[in-house]
Amino acid sequence: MTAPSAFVTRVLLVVSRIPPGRVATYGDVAALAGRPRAARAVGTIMRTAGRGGLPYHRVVAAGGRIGGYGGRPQVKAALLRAEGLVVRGTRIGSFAGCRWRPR
DNA sequence: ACCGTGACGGCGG
DNA sequence: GCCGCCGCCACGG
Repeated sequence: MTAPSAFVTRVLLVVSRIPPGRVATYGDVAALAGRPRAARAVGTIMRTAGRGGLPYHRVVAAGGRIGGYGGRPQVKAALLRAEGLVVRGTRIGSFAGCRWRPR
């Protein structure tokens, strides 16, 4: 069992803290994990780490766009709608309103 | 240790 | 408002 890097651990921790009905961008997660420019790396981590019972569907791309999710943005959109979010096509409605901002 | 890959971000056309 | 290019960073072979 290779121990996950500190960065990976932080990323997973941040994702686990995103409340239902709220979302955070890959860039947000990267910044909260201590690497403001590692948004792409966050995507890599989620892809490799796979699922761990974490709300990965609450992590969206910049501007509230729905991306990633193993090439299944529809499934992701459905999960977000189930939490009360408004999703139009590949985008989240009132993105600014549901964006998670930890203090 | 090097190189290619990718669930990204920002800017320009 | 959508499409494409380049830059960024960690992962895996």
